[in-house]
Amino acid sequence: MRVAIWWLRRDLRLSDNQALAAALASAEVVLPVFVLDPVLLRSPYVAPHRLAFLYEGLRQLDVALQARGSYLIVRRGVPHEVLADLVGESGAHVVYAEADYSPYAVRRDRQVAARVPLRLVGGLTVHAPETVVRADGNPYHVFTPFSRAWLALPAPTEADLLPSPAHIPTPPGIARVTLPVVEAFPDFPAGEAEAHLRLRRFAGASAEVLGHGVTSASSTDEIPSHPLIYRYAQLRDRMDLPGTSQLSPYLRFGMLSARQAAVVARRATEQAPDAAARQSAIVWLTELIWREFYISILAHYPHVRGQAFRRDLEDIPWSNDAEQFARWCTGHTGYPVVDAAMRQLMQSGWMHNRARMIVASFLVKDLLIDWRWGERWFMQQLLDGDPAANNGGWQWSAGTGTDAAPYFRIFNPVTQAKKFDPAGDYVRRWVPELAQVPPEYIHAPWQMPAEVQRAARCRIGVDYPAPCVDHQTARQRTLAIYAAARASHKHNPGTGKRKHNS
DNA sequence: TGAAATGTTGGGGCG
DNA sequence: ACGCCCCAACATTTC
Repeated sequence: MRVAIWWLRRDLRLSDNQALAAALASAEVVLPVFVLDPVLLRSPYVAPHRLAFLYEGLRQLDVALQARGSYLIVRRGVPHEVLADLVGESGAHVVYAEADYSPYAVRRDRQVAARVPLRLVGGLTVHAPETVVRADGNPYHVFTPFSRAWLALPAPTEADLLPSPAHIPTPPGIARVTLPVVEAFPDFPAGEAEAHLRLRRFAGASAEVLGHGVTSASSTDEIPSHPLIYRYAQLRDRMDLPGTSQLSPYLRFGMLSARQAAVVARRATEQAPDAAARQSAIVWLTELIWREFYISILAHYPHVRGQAFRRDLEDIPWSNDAEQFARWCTGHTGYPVVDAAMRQLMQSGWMHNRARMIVASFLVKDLLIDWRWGERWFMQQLLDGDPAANNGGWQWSAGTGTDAAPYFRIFNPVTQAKKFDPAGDYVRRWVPELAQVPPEYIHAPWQMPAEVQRAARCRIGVDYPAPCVDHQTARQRTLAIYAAARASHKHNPGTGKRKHNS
């Protein structure tokens, strides 16, 4: 009897899972295995809340597997040792896993492949990073041409989506450990069923291609007739409205495949009632392409995880003020929109993307703190924390990355807040001290006259902090420092660190 | 997937 | 009627 191991990493789903399908096709018996890797559990980038989300996802997967004659074998240890043991115990002839391109994943899989017959298959992305390259084989550094090349590749269709297997034969009695019980955030219940439900809510009828096998709560009243995906272009930047799909944690752990999301997005463009709706669906699809762009960047340039992609901006003299950093982390900067966003992150494990850009610009350009500090804090807090997307976003904000924002693009936290949280509802939701501040002062409460502060029960410097930095002054300081770093590199380019380390 | 500084235009108030 | 100023609104340039 032929035995295959299905090694799960960040593909916690049964539907559209190419590794699972390959394992089932190659053997009579399949062992679904998840390895609790001490390297990842002890990493400085680990997030307790993301682990809780992962554990809950694994428990849900175990339940789904048991309904199919199988179960999840969780083991703790170094992956190549654990998998070698399991191959020995079970006589498996092959291990299938979904390819992952982060630097650690590549090293780990190389070690595993040296010990067991490991086969990596696609699924993390719609198009594998090595297939979205220029004619000469070199990777893209700029999003727009990457996106064009991505869209020019054959688009997956409904017919490509693999169904959830009805039965997975697994021999009973294989030793496994139980997962730690950690309290998870209520806003993001883990699991494939929840991911599908969210996609249905967001994309409406276009999500029917997912099939109904996975979703337990298939109540049709949750399926809107004019779904958000058709208003996404107008609403996605609004921090005070639920204008996004909130699917990022699910994509992060593969509770939804990128291909499932892309097929739904494309169907939405086809089924859109008008040009504006169609454009909205394209904008959402473009977000999926951004995800694959950053996965591709990290795959081709693994050094970006530690260094600026642009060597001329590697040697910024950061202030790195620990007290300012602590204010930023906990949401006590005195800038309401920044504080609301940082508290949303700590309290829910998620942050609106517009807010991510605002707080990143604030940390780097206003507080002049190394973008790597922000990158690490985000990884420690975000349920969707992913090395590629997070690094890409931070280097974009810092102006140091591929196709990054120009260094002189500095967000004004008050202007951004007025545009994308016009009534201040987002701020009031996450910063209760400001609950009674009148709308005209909500984004710049330090401008409140004393009597208004008293009436709003919000004395600046007592109930809510005064701004920890003056934006105009900070902006001038950063413009000068970035310009000087660039000029210094121009005259003395040897001091910069290497650009590529392939 | 900015914002601020600077430039231009045109309407209205006013002497 | 005319020039002058102010300034909002918009456009362009610069960081």
